[in-house]
Order: sequence, then structure tokens, then C-alpha cells
Amino acid sequence: MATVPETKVNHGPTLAKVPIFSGLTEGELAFLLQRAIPRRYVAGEIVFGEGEPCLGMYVVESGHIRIFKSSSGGREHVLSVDGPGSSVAELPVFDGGSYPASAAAVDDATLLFVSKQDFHALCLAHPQVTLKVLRVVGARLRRLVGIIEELSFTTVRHRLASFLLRLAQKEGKRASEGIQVALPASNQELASQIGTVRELVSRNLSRLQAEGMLQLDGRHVLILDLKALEEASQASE
Amino acid sequence: MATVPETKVNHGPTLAKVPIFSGLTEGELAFLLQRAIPRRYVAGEIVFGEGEPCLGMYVVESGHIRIFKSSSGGREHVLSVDGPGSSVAELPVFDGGSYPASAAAVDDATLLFVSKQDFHALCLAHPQVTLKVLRVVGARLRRLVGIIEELSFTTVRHRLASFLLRLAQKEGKRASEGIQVALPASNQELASQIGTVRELVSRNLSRLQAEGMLQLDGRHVLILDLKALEEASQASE
DNA sequence: TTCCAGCTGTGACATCAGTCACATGCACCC
DNA sequence: GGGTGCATGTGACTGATGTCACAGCTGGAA
Repeated sequence: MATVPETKVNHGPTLAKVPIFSGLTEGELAFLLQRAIPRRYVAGEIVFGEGEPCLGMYVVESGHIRIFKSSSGGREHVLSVDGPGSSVAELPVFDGGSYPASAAAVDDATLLFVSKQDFHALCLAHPQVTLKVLRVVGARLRRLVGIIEELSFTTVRHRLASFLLRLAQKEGKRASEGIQVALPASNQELASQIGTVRELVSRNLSRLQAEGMLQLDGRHVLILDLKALEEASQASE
Repeated sequence: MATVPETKVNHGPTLAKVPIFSGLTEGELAFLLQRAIPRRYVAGEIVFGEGEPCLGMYVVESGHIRIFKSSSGGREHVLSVDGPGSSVAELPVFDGGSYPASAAAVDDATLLFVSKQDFHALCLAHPQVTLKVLRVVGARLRRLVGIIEELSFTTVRHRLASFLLRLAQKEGKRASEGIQVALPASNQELASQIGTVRELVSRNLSRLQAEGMLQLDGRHVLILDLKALEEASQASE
């Protein structure tokens, strides 16, 4: 219902900025644009579900998309959150299988849908596009391997500390102390991004605060002692 | 020292059987073969280490290769074990980064090394090869997502049961009971394949036997009650 | 305002995972 | 045969993880 196509907006600039399509000529972008279907999603809406046959890939135009696995018990583990300019599900398009995980809109979002057939045709016509896809996919694979590493070797405390550090890094390079970062909308969401449950997030945040590394303020965190946080994020042995 | 090139053997048949190179003409295979460097490894020898700059990809000709992550505390988590005909490290070749995990020979093994440059050239000249690489990589990504799912939602008991079921599946489709499967060389190795330590493998194997699902016999297991094992492999809720 | 829904913080608790220590068993080599 | 080295099996224990229950807070709707 909320996935009504809209035709009045110009989606060209979006496509040109997507890493895997950079380097295409005007004409090629136009070709792609003609076939890309814009779709709008409201916050929380499902884009596709794990196990569904893969019909095509998506490019994020605005908003953010959560890629996640869910357990039969209702828990979720977020694999990545992608913002404007990111491509989603480039990979399952190729191996013919179903989507390996589900995707949902975090906030209100607009995506461009490119069908499997069109994408294939584009890749065959432009080998460099395929190579770029491989580069993007490489980054994705690295992230997954990193998640596995964290899950099998570290504790919730470690993962929470690294998560905060990652936020701080994005936030800017103000060398010294006092970096302010914004947490995900809820502890539940944060928990599913680091592979645990909300109670442990709450407890560990409090503990880090008690240890003087940070200052909680609702959904914001002021990082007071970067060094200590870094230590806490490293596996003990 | 054990990585002495050998030139007397004909490696052509191997290359032709590798999924990502299937469909190439005789001439193209010959081109590739000329540039592929055979290398031999003894059991346990390291092929490449996590973090090293990626110089090229490998094709397994004989033996088996373990891809794994290791923690600072000495624990390891095996991401995959690849046998003859598999390609290894196809992905990091493309994104310019370092190897995301380490690789070592399980048994004595022969690999064909293809340099980054040669592989790139081949992909540019043959877009279908690139597409096949993407298919292979897709499978790899699915496996990684599966590992993450198991790690974050299930217990050691579940993972051990699924592991045994996977072995049983490979072993053959003899519908009824009494499937015999071979375990990895040591419980330590099995442990690092399902993300735990050897003691828990030992205990859980014993427990599954006590519950009548299987019969231990050194490094072999006779699966007595497939249904019960399947139940044990499913997340409880 | 009041009410309600959803989120947060926390204590109590059950279970799981991992470590340490040690005894046993097995193969291989001298 | 005896010793050495390596893998296994087990018990005891510690700490991490996750569940349940409940109380308090907040923001929005009626």
C-alpha cells in the first residue's frame, strides 16, 4: 500500500552516486533509470523477507534499510544498515537463490528497484560494473566475517564498546575527548545490532558509565574516555 | 620450503572442472594454465594469513584447505573447508584489501595460484567468468550468514547436531537409519568448526549418545535416530 | 488532565559456555 | 617393554548470557 510508484521526481542524481554505477555514461545511466522502479516504504515496512525468491536488487535513495536475520523465538540480528547511495541485495541476484536475510525500512524510505534481468543485462554489457559489484560485495563479506569474529570471540561488553567506537569514528575526528554520538532509536534495536538482548545493553551501558568512560543522556552518549573504551573493546586475551 | 613449484604434472583437467572457469574455451584455459603457478603444501602449513596483502587467488587441485579466523587468545573459528575444484580467496582479489581470514592446508595439498593481475585480465575479457565468480561468492555469503544465525540464536548442542546432519547428508541418501559419518581429525578441529571448545564437543557428543541418537566409535559416528537429531538441531523457540 | 502504550532500568534466577586440572587411553618410537 | 606425546573424557568452578517479572518514566491520544 505504501509502495506506490512515484514518477514526478528525478532519480538520476541518485543512481550516478551509487558506487557500483559510478563510471557509467549519461546514456547508460538513462537506460538504467528508465527501467528502475521507485518504491516508497514507511518506517518499519518490510522490503523483502528471508527465503522469498529474489526478483531484483535495490538502491537506497532516501532513508535507511535494515538487513537482518530473525530467529524462530522472535529475536533479530541486524547484519547491516544501509543509507542513501547503498545498493541492497546485489548478491542474491546472481546465484539464483532466495534472499538470505530480510530487509525492512528503518525510517520512511525511497528505494529504486532494478530487476534481475535488467541488472544482468547491464553487467554483461559493462564488465566494469560487475567488477564494482564485486568490490562492494567484498566489503559486505568482510563485515560478515567481522560479525562472526565478534560473536565467537568476544562478550557483549566488548561488542558494545566497539559499537560505540564505530559511531564515534563516523561522528568526526575531533581528536580529543567529549565526542557525542546518537544511539539507535531503542536499546532493543541496539541489542539486535550487536547480537544480544535489550537488558544486557541497558546493564552494560550503565556499567560503562559507572566506570567513567561515558555519560548517558537519553538516546545520546558523551564519550569521556576514548582510551578506556578502546581497551574495553579489545578481546582480553 | 614445501611450496616448491612442480612442472611435470598436467594441471589442465583441474582448471576445467572449477566452477568459475567452466565454459571457457580450450585456448582460454591454456592461457590461464600458462600463468597459474602450482604450489604444494604439507598438512597444517599456512597458505596465507589474515591481514596479509592479497596477491591472488587459489584453486584447490588436491587436498583440503581450511579458511579460518583466529582470536588473540588462540581460539579459531573455521569459516569453510574447501576441497578439489574449489576456488579460494576469489573475493579479496577484487576489493584491493588484505585477506579477511587465514588459510591453511588440512592435509597435504596442491593449489594453483592465479595472480591478481591475471585474474583481473581474465574477468575483463570474459564477463561470464565474473558472473560465475559472483555466483560462487553468493554461496559463500549464504554460508557466512548461516554461521551468524547459528552463533547468535543457537547453543553448542544445536550446532553439533546440525553439523552431524550436514555430514550425514553428504554421506549419501540411504533413507533409513544407521548412517555412518566420519568426524574431523580431532574434537579440537570439530570445535573450531562450530565455534566452541573441545571440552564442550566431547560432552555434547557423549550426551547425544546417552540419549540414544548416535553411537560413538572413535572418529566415526553411527547415527541411530535421525529424527531425534533433527529435532535437536532446531532452535527450541 | 488522564490514560495508555512502549521503553527503560533492575533484581532474581536458570542455564550455558568456557577454563582449569587431572586421569585415562592410544599410538608411535626408541 | 617402557616412555613420550597427544587426544580424550570428566568433574568442579567461574562468569557470561538470557529470561522473567516488575516498577518507573515519557510522550502522545482521547
